[in-house]
Amino acid sequence: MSGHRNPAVAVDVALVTIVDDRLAVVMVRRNQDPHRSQWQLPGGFVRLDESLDDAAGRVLREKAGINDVYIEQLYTFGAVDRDQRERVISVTYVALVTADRVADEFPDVALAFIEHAEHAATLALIVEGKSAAVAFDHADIVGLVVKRLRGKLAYVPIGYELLPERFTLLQLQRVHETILGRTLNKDSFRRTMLASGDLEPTGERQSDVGHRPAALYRYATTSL
Amino acid sequence: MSGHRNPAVAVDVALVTIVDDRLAVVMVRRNQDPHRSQWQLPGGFVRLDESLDDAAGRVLREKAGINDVYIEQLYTFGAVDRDQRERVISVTYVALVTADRVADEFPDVALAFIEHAEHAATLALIVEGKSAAVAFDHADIVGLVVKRLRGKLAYVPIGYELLPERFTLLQLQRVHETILGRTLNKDSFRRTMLASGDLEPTGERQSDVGHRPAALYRYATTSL
DNA sequence: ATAATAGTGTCTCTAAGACATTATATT
DNA sequence: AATATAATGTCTTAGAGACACTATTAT
Repeated sequence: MSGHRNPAVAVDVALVTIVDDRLAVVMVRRNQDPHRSQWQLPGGFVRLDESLDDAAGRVLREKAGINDVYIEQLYTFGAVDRDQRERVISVTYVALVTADRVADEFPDVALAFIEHAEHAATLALIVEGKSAAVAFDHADIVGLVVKRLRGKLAYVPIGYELLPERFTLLQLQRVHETILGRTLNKDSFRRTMLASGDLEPTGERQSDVGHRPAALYRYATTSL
Repeated sequence: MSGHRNPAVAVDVALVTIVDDRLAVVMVRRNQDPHRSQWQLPGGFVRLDESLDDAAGRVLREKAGINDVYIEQLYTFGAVDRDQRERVISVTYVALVTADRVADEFPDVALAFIEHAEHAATLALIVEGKSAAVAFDHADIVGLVVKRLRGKLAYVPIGYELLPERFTLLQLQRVHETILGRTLNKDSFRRTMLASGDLEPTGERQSDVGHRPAALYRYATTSL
């Protein structure tokens, strides 16, 4: 078809979760050059016989032991020199998962907390309390991940992906606040969510909470 | 690095404009199989020494004679069988341009009007009055283009890209209505736009319009 | 004068924010 | 009883929609 060589195509997946009201992303420690011992997103090359979405799913499974999560394509990074070894185009994905499903027994895998410097363009990834060196352009990718999640939250119900099946309104609000990086008005949040039609009362309540127990809701699967 | 072969990577660009209050996209007629004589978006393979963004700009220049327009990445299509000849991953872009800048002297290039079937998931591309056959998955791409533009319009001032340098509020409203596919409230649109800070009065007015002439505005380059 | 759209002023309605009050669990 | 959060009700405020009225040009 053409005399040109083809670039390599990789998928990199930002698997995002929330731990203690903090946003975190699963990262893998590199054990070879370049960027040896730095942290990168789970990724891999796309095979000729699998779609991009399938490749992203496979990467999640192989590198992080995760299956069946919310995942969507984010952006494709294609600067010429983003990998110094060869030309690599990276199709990136965002995935959301509850913290309890993040397998911590995987080697060289860690949760990196995403910290926003005050009004700064950059963000820091904190692994085990220390600011982590990030390989390639993966810090840019995580930056875009946060932007995407914030933008999406206003009109797509993605908060449920980060909560157990049954949850209270306050838990949902905390998830939104963690993603947005700011506090929300409780009354307004409550009204908006209940009016959205996305919530379904389970009829159950919390227990053992030391105060009036909140009603538990689940995500209303809008199977019309 | 790996024993795998690499897929081909193409960029396809949806160059969108508005003619007579109708949304249109530039398409190129194929003169070889597969899909011979069907219409496709201007596209080309990514060279190893150019970024994705550069490749998109080059495609616009070479295939449609267009330079210096608003352009942004849309989505990357990667189904295994989207091109029956070989594995091709397509990084797609949306570009916006005023109708007068669309070069009509290019061979095999035509403006395809985008028509929305009532509440249908699909859309039709009309070339010279007839519904056009679209090659590959490019109809899906155009469908996503419309979705993206609609979503973006609410919070990013992209309407200006489809208007001459000086324009009236009603012209801007028509652009928004054309993209959204519905009428907008005039009073509210006017207030919202003037309050946005994106508009700068030129002090000039229309002439030869057969009615009270409207004030002409320009896009306020927010050079803080 | 007439036609046609521009532009202003005002009223209503809806949704968000603020805040007060009552309810219900654990300790 | 004390404490802590849940849940409800009401008031205020901001913005969108509706609509009436005035303004300004070409014919």
